[in-house]
Amino acid sequence: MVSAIKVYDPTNAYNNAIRKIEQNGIRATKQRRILAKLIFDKGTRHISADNLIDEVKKENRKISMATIYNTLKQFTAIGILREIVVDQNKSLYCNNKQSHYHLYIEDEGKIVDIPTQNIDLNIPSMPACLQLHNIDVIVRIRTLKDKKN
Amino acid sequence: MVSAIKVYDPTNAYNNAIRKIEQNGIRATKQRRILAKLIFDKGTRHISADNLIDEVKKENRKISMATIYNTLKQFTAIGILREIVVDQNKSLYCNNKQSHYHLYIEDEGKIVDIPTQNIDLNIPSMPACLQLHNIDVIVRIRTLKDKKN
DNA sequence: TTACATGCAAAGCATTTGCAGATAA
DNA sequence: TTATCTGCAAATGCTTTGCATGTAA
Repeated sequence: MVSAIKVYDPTNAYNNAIRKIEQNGIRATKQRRILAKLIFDKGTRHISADNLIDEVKKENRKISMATIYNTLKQFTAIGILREIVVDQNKSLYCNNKQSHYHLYIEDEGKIVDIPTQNIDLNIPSMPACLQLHNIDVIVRIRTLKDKKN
Repeated sequence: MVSAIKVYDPTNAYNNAIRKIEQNGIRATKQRRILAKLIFDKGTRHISADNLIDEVKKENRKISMATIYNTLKQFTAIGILREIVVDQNKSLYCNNKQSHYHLYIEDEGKIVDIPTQNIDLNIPSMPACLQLHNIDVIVRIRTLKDKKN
């Protein structure tokens, strides 16, 4: 019952990220701090490796591609980012900690979060030997101009 | 109320595919017939470009990579295959015409179909300018041996 | 001091493309 | 005959790797 009044707090999001990084025995190096700032300091959004690279450049900083890819994977592994698989040819990450699904506008490549409570999903429970990791719901939309198939 | 007694009929699936190909003004060439046979003649399953290539080889036939990729895309465009996006680095296609969702066992790369009626999903209706294309539900599972994160 | 991180450039890999030759209708 | 397809090999684009150098604690 709390979720409705939760307000997004970017400062906190960044601090939480750094805390989580350290808790997981990963060093909060300069590069990781810069990336965490870019990722968590601008509200809820969806991030790809190459738009992160652009943003780093725009701030006149330099972080290598390899580090950016590594960092995105690490942040995902420690649970501060979530990978969303909507499209084969680009990895996308989501910084929204709240449980939610995705609306994907296919012909624009645009993604919008849908709060979980707007979709009513009932999945039967799992056998004991299996661990539910995640449920991805992607509602795929096309604008009407694009009418093939 | 019919779905429970519907029996999968591979012969029919192949014939339907060929009919659909011709209906869409695409020629049912030798290559496309071979591929349609492999794809639709073995029951419900999930197919990737490279396992199709292997299957073609195993039958001592030769179809080029380019043709296999093109064909998978065409079959998807005319609606006899459905693309499932579970993993960034491999395109997968599903030959199951019935409405269903997917269970993805992440550490094994295995996919299992879940009939729609086993999952209860309620999506709010779309504004008129948007066209719902598809709803992908992927239930991601890990077996317990794999316990990181 | 030393384990961990970073950067670079090269490698990897699935997929796509351009185009010449082949084929279905 | 002619539009459509196929095959080849090269190109593409994202992501990963190997390794030498740098850095946090």
